[in-house]
Amino acid sequence: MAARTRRKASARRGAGARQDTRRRAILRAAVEVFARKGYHGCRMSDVAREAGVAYGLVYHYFRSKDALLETVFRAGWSGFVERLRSAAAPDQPLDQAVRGMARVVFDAWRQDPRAVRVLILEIARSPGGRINRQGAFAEVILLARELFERGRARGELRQGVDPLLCAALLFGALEMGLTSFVLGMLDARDEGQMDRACQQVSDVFLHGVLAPRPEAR
Amino acid sequence: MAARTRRKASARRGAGARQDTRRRAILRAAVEVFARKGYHGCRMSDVAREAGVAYGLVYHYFRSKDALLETVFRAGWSGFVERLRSAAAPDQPLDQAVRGMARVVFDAWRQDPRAVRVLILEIARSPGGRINRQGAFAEVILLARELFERGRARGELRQGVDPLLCAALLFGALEMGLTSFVLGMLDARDEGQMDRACQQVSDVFLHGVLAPRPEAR
Amino acid sequence: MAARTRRKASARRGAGARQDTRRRAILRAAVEVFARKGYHGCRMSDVAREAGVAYGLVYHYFRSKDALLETVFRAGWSGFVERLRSAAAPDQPLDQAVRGMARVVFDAWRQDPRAVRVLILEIARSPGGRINRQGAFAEVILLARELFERGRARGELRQGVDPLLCAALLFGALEMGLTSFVLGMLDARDEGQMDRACQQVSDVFLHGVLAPRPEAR
Amino acid sequence: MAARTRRKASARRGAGARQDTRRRAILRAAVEVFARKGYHGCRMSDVAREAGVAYGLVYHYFRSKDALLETVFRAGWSGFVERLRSAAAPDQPLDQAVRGMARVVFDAWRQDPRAVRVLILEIARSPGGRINRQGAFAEVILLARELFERGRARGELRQGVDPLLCAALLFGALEMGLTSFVLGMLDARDEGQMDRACQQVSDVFLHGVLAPRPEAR
DNA sequence: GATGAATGAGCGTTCATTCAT
DNA sequence: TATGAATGAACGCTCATTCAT
Repeated sequence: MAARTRRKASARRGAGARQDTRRRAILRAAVEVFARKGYHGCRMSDVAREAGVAYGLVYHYFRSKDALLETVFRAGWSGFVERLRSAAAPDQPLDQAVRGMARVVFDAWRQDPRAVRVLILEIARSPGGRINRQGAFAEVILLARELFERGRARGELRQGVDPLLCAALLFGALEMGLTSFVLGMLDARDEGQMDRACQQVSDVFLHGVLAPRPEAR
Repeated sequence: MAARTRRKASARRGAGARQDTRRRAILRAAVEVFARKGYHGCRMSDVAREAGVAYGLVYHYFRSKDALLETVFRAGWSGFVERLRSAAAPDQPLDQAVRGMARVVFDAWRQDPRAVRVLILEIARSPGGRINRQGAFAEVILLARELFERGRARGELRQGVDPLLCAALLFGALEMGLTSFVLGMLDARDEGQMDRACQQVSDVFLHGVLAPRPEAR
Repeated sequence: MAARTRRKASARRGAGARQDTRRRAILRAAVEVFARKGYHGCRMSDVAREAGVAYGLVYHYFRSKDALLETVFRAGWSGFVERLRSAAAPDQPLDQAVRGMARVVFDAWRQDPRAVRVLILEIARSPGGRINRQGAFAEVILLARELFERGRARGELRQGVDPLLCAALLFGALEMGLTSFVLGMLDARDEGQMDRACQQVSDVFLHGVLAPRPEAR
Repeated sequence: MAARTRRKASARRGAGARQDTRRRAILRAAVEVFARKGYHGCRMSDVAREAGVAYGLVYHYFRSKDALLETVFRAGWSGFVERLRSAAAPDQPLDQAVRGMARVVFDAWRQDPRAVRVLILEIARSPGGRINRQGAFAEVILLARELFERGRARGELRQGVDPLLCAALLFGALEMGLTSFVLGMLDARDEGQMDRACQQVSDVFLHGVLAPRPEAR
């Protein structure tokens, strides 16, 4: 009976593993298709075909198209937020933290441009506001706000700068920096260009665009 | 016959005026419902009802839903670009120009938040290029790039800062600043908050977030 | 302008008439198809094809499949109830009223067997109890109960017979009498057989099946 | 080897018994869910869950959903018919037989209202002949017809009453009597009410509803 | 021009049935 | 035997677009 139990359990584990594979395949396919055609432009049948599974199976793993999208979102976003959070660790100087966050954002793009595309361009726009866009954005922006508040407490922040707005602007800058790549205005295949872009976004954000005025020295 | 001609002409003019009224009503309605429910979330019948015209009439004035959206876009965008262009007039110092552009962006919101909402949330981020997003963005960003190149030539720009990226970042910052209002993180009914936000976006962009280091003085 | 108004109105009336025609055609088709294949067995496309209209038009006139069925039901049932009510007019002797009701039921079948089929076999079984089966049945049965209560007050009813149960039994007998035709056990094409059936149902209900016992005379 | 054989046999018997248990569980579950949600309203998965077995197992025991329904039907109906047949034993006077049949019908309800509900609402009235309704009904009605023909031969039946129609009416009355309970017009929890209903159905059917006319005495 | 009825392709979802383990 | 993942046909409903008046 022990053997039988073990066999069963192993079979179960095997089945579970395959299940997980399928599920993951569907998720990957969803990211792919959403990225390519957008939420409204893609059909569940596209996802199924892309994943190489039968139509109905998608519904075995996800209740609905919305649920699928939301899962894609959560899976991608939570990892992203985690990495941002560790980049913004409290014990660092402000500029280090900002540069770290920029690197996280640009690395995410480097690793999986499609996923970022979905996160940035698509998901925030799911129908009916099903996905807590505000919540998701807010999570990240509030994370950054704390960073800037700590910086202000340490005197690292320029006088009169609002931490919340700062946080919004940082991500605005980062997002539009990426968008430039998304839109093809900058060439993503050029690794050097990406690195420079990443660094410049941080630089400009940190030091501003104006040249130091001579009389200010 | 002269009288008849005159009458006809006047009738024509009257009809033309009425036509224009109808057309405008439909456009206004489209902005309204796009803003409220999004492009995919609204139906042509919604537009018609909102405009107070018959269902089929929308198709007299606009070939298709896409064409309607594109017209909304163009109508809104071109005026916006025009105002940006004059804000970025070549004979101004860089910082004045940047502040001017920020004011244009925030004023647009103040005047017609709905229209901006559509531009930002529906069109700017909409995928698949239903609209020539790239072209539209590019127009604005290249406009700003020229600004920053002139600034660089005059030594107003910090060393090593890429004008194109600069332009992207400026609009990223502006857009996310507005998005904060769109998402309700900042309170748009508070005029003071809007003014401060507008100013701070410019400030941060121009001077960076870091406090001047003591030894730099 | 009067002319124009008249023309317009007439056009409107014409359109309205055609609309009504279409609507009626769809209703007729629905009765037909429901009768032939049952609620679950029929598809909206069947109704559309039967009515000779486009698929989508059905939804122009009826919100949903359920709504269509309910309309079929109400249209048929209300007329039926009306005729029953006048057959059960209060000023008649009980036996006349019962015979009248039986005739109404059998006539309904004779006029439109399909509709009766739908009412009897299908509608009571619509999904989710969307249709107020209880209410519909109850309406008719309570109508009959009043009849029997009046009969009891006049001494026309046998001692100890409950009016409500009586009413139920009358319609049970009528319904199953018809069901025999529906099922083909009796031949509906034979008018004489129908007439005899109608009469016998009344007779049996009124006088019972037992032969009068000699000593009772 | 004898031992082994015995063990095997016992195992077989055990398995067989278990099989039967499973099968029965599924049938019970089917009655339950059919009664609760109707044939179309329930899914095979509902049956499986209700029975506490795996999804696929239902298909080991029953070829299809229809086959399952039919089995439910046959299992319930054949016992019912058997009891009716013995109630209608040829050597009884007509009225005794009728009262016996009524008791069988009402007792069936008392014992298992759910099963009767399925028989009455799902199967008896279900369209399109998923089940051989005609055959099933016919079996019972012809059974009763024989009863009434014997009664006629013995002079127990009123003159001119058709035995077949009589049979139909008896069951119509019984069915609608029950339906009144099914629909809640009569209170099934009141045992006395049920007994009275059972008796009255027989009475009315046998003696009719009219009070004996004075001059007929 | 103006109206709104008519069209029909398209898609999300369900669920009976099959199959690999 | 038992399990539940996998399959895919089917269907209700939507809505952009067309058309007759």
